[in-house]
Amino acid sequence: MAYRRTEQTEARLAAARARIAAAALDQVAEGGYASASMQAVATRAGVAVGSVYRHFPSKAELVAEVFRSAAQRELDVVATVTAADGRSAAERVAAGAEAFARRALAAPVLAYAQIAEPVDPAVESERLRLRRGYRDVFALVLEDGVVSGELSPHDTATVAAALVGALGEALVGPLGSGAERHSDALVATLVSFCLSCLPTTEGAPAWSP
Amino acid sequence: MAYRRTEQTEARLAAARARIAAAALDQVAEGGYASASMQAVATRAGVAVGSVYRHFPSKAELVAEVFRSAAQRELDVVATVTAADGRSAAERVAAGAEAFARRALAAPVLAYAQIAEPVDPAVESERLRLRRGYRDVFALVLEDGVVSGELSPHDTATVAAALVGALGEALVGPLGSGAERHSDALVATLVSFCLSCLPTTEGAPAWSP
DNA sequence: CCAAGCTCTGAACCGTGATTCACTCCTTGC
DNA sequence: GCAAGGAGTGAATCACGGTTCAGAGCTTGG
Repeated sequence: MAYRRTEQTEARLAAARARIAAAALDQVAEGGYASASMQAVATRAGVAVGSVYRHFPSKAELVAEVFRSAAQRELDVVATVTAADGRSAAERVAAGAEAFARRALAAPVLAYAQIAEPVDPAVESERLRLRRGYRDVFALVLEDGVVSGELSPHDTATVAAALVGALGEALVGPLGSGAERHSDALVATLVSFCLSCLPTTEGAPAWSP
Repeated sequence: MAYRRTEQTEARLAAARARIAAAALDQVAEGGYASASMQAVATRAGVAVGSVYRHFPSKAELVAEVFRSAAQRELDVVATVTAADGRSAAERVAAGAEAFARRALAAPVLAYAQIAEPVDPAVESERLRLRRGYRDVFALVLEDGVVSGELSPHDTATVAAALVGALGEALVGPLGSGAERHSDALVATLVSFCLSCLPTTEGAPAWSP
């Protein structure tokens, strides 16, 4: 044998792969999935089209990975801010909704691409996973609320899905047209909307920004 | 001149056009937009591909019309059941939510195609119109509620959009997998969810199926 | 029945963008 | 330095489905 990858080569390859993935993410964040042709991604990464195929077996795999990593980052944030730590379920839901909305409004093109842009089936199935992920995060909070007696028993999965849908839909319009002007008011409306949806065992929950 | 369309020919042409549109709708209801190639639609309508182009200038126009007609039918139903007629805003919202959910669950493939399937931009823009339509229908009810004093003043457009998103999202899961088994319970959950979202000026609204 | 002009047909065409592959250039171990 | 193979290249190829169009077959008014 006269050739075997050294650690250095391995590192260079990994770096190239990462650069390609990063280029694809940048491309999506700038012009959505529609703009992310293999040619565009390759050029942006500074490699030839063929080289992209050295790291990803197909475009579907590449964009699925891009979607997944961007999605995971966001989901982690929401999961973190809603973590159980002694706060009420209402406070945790409010924190999650606010984080979700603020971050989406801060990166509107990417957020639109992730939430609503037409994509191929491989990415669409990742999107379903993502939505289930958000639903599960909120459902967990609702469950905790039911257990503690703060919330009355209910179909937490469906209510959580509805919360996710409400946030997504209410943001799609503003994200489409670059209207981040009134984002504070929008965020406040969404947070109080989510809170009002909660089946609290007593009067309306209190929350102030 | 030796040829001019008679009324009969006119009728035959109109019938052919309608048959093609119906075939396209059937195809979408059966296998979604992805399955609706010009070839498939033409075959189903019993004509040649070229003949489809005698009635529709492009596929985009054809599918846009299909989407629009199916969407309008549904929107009309919801608009009708939420019409102002002396009932409370809560009752009207409940009726709208119930109609929306029940009808979606009754035709799951079509509903999924209309609400969530990846589609080309021409149809996507129709979808945005549709969503705005639903939002407006619900917003109108909310406005009435505010005016009558039943609801406290709020951002009715955003809340209405959130309601629409909540209904859509909570249905996408069930629509994907053919789980219309527990549809009654699901509908009930959604209706009470929507009601709990309303910023009523006094205690929780009453509603029973 | 005929000429004029329409409608219908479906195989061929075309544009787009993913994918391949013969080739060149590099890395490795001796 | 050099042989053995890996990595990088990008123009050519391929797949796909929408769109076209030349010819066959109808309809119409006279």
